Amino acid sequence: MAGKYPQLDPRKSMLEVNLEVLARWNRIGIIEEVFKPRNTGKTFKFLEGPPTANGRQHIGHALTRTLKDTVLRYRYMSGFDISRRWGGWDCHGLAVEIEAEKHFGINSKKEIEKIGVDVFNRYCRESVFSYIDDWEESDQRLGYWVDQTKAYVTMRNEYMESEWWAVKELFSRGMVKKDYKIVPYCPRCGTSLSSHEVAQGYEDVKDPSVFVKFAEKGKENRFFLVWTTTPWTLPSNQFLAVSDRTEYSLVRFEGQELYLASSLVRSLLGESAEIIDKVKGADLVGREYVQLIPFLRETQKVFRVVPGSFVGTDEGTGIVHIAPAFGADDFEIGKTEGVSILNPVDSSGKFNSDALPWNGMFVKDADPEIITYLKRNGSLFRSEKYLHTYPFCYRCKSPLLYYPLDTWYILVSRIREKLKSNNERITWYPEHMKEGRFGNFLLEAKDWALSRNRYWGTPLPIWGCSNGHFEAIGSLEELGKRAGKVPEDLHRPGIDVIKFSCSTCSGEMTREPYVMDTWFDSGSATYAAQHYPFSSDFVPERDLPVDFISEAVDQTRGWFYVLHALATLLFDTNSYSNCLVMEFVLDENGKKMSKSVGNSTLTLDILNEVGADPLRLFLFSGAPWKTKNLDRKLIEELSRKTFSTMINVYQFYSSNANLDSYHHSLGGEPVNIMDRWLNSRLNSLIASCTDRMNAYDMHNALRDVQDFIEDLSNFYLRLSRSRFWGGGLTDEKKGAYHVLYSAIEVVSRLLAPFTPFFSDYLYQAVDGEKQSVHLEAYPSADTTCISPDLERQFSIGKEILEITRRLRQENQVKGRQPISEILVENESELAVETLESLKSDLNAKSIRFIRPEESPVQISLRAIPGKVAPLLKGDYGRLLEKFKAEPMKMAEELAASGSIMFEGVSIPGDFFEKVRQTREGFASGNGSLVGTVYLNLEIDRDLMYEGIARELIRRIQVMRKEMLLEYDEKIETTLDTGSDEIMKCLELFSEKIREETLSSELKIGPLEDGREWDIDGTTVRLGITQIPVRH
RNA sequence: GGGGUUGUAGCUUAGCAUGGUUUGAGCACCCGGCUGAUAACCGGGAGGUCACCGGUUCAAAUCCGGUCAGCCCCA
Repeated sequence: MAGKYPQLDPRKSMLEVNLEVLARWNRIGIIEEVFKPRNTGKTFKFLEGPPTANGRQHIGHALTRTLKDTVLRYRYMSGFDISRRWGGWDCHGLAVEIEAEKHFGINSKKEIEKIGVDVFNRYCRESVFSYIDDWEESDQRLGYWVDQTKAYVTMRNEYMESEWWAVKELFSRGMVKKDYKIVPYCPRCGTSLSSHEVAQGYEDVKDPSVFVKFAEKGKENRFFLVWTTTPWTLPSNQFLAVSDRTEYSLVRFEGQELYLASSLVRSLLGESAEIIDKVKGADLVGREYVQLIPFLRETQKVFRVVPGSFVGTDEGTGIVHIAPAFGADDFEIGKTEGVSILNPVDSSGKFNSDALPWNGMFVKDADPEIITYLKRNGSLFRSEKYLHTYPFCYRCKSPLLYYPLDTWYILVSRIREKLKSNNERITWYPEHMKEGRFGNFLLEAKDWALSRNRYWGTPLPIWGCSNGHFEAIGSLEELGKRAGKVPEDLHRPGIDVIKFSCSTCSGEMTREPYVMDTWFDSGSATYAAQHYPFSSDFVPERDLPVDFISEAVDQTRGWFYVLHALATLLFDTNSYSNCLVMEFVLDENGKKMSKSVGNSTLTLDILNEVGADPLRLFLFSGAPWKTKNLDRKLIEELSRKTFSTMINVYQFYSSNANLDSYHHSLGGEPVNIMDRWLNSRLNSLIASCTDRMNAYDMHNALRDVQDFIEDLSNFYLRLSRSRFWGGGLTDEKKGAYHVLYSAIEVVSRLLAPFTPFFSDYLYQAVDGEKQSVHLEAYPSADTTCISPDLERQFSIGKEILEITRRLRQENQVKGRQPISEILVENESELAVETLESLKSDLNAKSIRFIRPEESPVQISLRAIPGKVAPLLKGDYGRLLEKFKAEPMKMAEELAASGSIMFEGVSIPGDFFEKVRQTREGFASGNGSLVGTVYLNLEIDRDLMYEGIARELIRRIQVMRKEMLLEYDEKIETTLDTGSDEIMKCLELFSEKIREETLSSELKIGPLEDGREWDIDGTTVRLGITQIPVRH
């Protein structure tokens, strides 16, 4: 027997299947095989977005990885050489440092320095890969095929050296500048945050909201009313700002005089406030006031009202308290007014001035005390809690302060236009990212704060001398030349001791004591991963932009942005040309997963629960850019519909092919119309999948395959089953086998990018040519096999079948009972062959297409209630009775006279509508593709006997099955009954019964044993015995 | 406050760029059937104001404007 197909155990779980296939992959080294470069002449350029392996992999990672993996598998099967199918690891940053702090049980920079930066960083280096085993196992089990042995690692010297090159490049172009600016600052971490980091930490909180009174100098009992949500900044107040165009009122309220914006008087003070005077903001400018909290030394030119364009009247009083140390707008005013800044707060967010009663307190903690102070000395006007969104450190949750710091910037705002025009060349999935979230962000791109006052990161390669000269170092070689030595590890603290003399003034240059924003690391992945420009492996002109990247939507202002910014800055090109943006996986209730809430799901856990392929299938249910709730029932359903159905299809194929000694190497041409249809349908599927996959429309490609599987199983196979039974291996049957084989084999290939384990399992079973389905080519459609007409015919045929089934059900005519005829009223007829193939399930002696006038209907009339009832009022009921009694007569009357006389009233013709009524003895139904289908329900005696015969056949088949007989084993059947009907049936159909049940004899006679059956109320006893077969 | 996005049955969704019979499916539920693929399968039922309001149009789930709600992003 040529190539016996194995039997698959349908009870085997997908988890088992996955593990089994994984073991095989490892045995045959298939993964390594796929990683080998190949010269196919076309390259697909990929870039992995680097995660950090200092925590375990969760289902969100699994989603990105599945998506990327599917794209890469598809491209590989499509003949691409995939460049840089490598992993990558993000190693630096605050996240890692915070874990390290936890490890050491510390909470401040002081403590880190006490432990020693070397000790601290050594721990960071180790901890970065503390969960690498979990990641490796998760990836393996998930089937994520990227080469981790070649992964880029951002903490390696080579990687950092490339970044140094980039910094120097930008520095020498004047794109990197140091500036004293107000920056979002985390007092706990002691470092500033970049705008994209701040963006991740907004939360709704209740803060104190205070209205305070600043006394105007030289005026008795007259105040400026001011509002703030940060009382702790009040000791640092230096100015008040007003909008010079806004109108302000001086009001008398509760025995005092207050200035505030006119538009806010009523909402803040109510009706009792008496307006004394109205002035423009500009008139207030220059007025002086008494320092509110007089502890800090008064500087000159302060405590005045100044104009501020940013002052609004949406909230507050229209008069804004200005503390230049703690706000960007405030800072600008301080600069414009040329005053030195009052900053009584140290870098850990605590007051550090002896002059203040709150010295040593964390500023936010001092808020209530300051409020109490204000209340006591009568400056507090009103105090309440105010709900607003406030930024917190996205890592440690401390409230951020806006704080003046020296910071190194990349002047990204200068290249906004370029960023925008390069964005035009990116294809985004979904499309709206381009003009929407990403595009909008580019329009207002801020300068990129590059420096961080931290420890574990790529050191900023800028040195400076006491004369304010700065130099950037762009390579280890350069550093060696300048300093005479290079540390073995570029990280702090080793690099901090490297000094050299200034090339301008010969003064000693020390390194600016910062590390770089981690986002610079990941944003450098394009070039730094291959040690550009020190190695020639990476060639920007050739290797940029990469074809495809994908991450979750949170990377819009993260990785997507920094990649884009750096490619534009450094190479004047794009980093990537296709970007697929995913949404998150939420928990079963649609809530965001988070570790702290405890509803997050680890990749490995869910893999152990359901297996990789079911999970992957689920991750492709619906568009990747829509959130999905983790739904185990859905996973199970998808899995069953896809995998179990295909297993069933395969089982059918294999068992029959084995019986017939058929192997697909024998080939076969589809002759039967059903086979030709399946072949057409299959090739249409390939064509649509190819288009969709190319357009990154993967979830719809998968859905197409799933629809095909449904069709294959529940239409093709259901109707074709009998053609595979018995009768030897005819040419037609060979054709059928071959088409069915192709369908299974092609499905295994179409599914391969999505569900790599199951596809290979199926591919092996069906005895594919290659060692693994993943070495196969993606199927290509043979358009000569596609016949839209044929597919349309079958769509209609399918509908006729469905309507027939429905009508049978409604009229209690069993599927097994043959009926005399089916009439189809349709615009066009179906080919005889098409109908022929449906006939066994239609189970009718004839099926005909008819014109409307041949339809078994009678036209009757129906009174339109809305019209007739108002006319006849109470007599309406009797009209209906008359209609029921003599419908034809009424119709004739209307046809003759155009109206109907009833009880002396003439009812016009248009008060009636024509109704087509199906004639007695028929049932009818309509479809969306096909017109009306009529079933002739009259069952004559012949039909009835044939129906009984089929009932008998079915019972015998059940018994065969219960005896576990092989499909081709012969039996001897005995039938015992007292029913004349059944005897009569046997007279007519015993031959047929014998044939269908492989009974060499059908005896009639009394039976002691056997089994008793009830056929529509008639009792029959049946016995079968096996006839031994000679092998 | 600004920007983006989503809203179709209890759940998962198709349809929406190019308006056109009654908004299609699957799951779950209920009822019935089938039985040589059977941990399948087939038919039916119930379940939708296509978030809401308005506009354009002969005609709107679809186009336009607004509102509401969720999510994300920004201040």
